[in-house]
Amino acid sequence: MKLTANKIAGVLREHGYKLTPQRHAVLKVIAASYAHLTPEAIYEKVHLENSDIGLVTIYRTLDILRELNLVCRMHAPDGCRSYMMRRPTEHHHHLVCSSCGRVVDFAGCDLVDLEKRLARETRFEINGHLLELYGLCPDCNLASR
Amino acid sequence: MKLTANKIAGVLREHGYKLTPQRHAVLKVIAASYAHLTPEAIYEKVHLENSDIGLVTIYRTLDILRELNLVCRMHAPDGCRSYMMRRPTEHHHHLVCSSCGRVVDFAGCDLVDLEKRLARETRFEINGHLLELYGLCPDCNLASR
DNA sequence: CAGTAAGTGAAAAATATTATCATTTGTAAT
DNA sequence: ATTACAAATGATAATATTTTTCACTTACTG
Repeated sequence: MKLTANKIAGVLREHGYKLTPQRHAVLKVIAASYAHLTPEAIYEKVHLENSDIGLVTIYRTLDILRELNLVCRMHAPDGCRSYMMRRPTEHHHHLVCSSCGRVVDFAGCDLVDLEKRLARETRFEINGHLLELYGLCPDCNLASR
Repeated sequence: MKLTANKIAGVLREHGYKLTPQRHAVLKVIAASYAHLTPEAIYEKVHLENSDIGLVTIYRTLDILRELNLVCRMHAPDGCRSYMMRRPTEHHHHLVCSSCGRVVDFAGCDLVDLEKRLARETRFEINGHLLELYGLCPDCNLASR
């Protein structure tokens, strides 16, 4: 898949956000990676090309991108501070490599039966879920032998 | 279910941890609640009865309790800073009320088929998952009409 | 009941995130 | 092109959260 940063830049405009070089740089970095990145990590990568950008701008940009559903936040058992491109816009989940951080998206979590069962048993009105799978990607798996 | 704080205190001892009044107080508060509580919230509740306990001790105690698998951390879409009693010791998940924070545990997430499918498609070696369901508990649901 | 390793509180440090504000800049209307 | 202006930025400070340090205290063993 090609970099979609430019296409996404259009979405920013549609929603009344200006397209600044800083935002472009952040988008480029996130779009170029298939792993999850912390704000700090994004900051460092952005700095390699564009050294006069502040960490604060990274945070601000991430807020907007999240609002526009352009990025996802990654949930790990011990924290949830990293972000990645939201490649499929629809409902989906992540399969994350615990070693290198690579993320594969997938749809079809199929929790409908489970949710029905629990709604019946608990009388809760269920309206959302969080699901992340963890494992080792083929590369890291090989490397660890 | 009765307070299990005393029984659990024994587990601390078994693992070489001393049973201090502070730890007892923290355990009592967590065991008494069926919602998820942040360290700060636990601190405040503990203070009502035992005002000379520091926030640091709450953090230290939570670390130990987590190490011993006595508490679970709650993952919410926008943060994961709260803890609750681990009622079933086995693998389980949470159904959380977004309004009052009440938590119901459940087992039988049955993601085996999904994991098999993904393992085949991605060649990942899958070894864990994070699943939390959100909704409204019967009480909050009624109250919101 | 004494010795000791473990635990504690207070304060400081480290980390992470958000707010403030003077200055700059992207964009749309001239 | 130029201009006007709201929006965005960087620097700094403020806030929030968690961890570290250390002198003192205490639960537990024998």
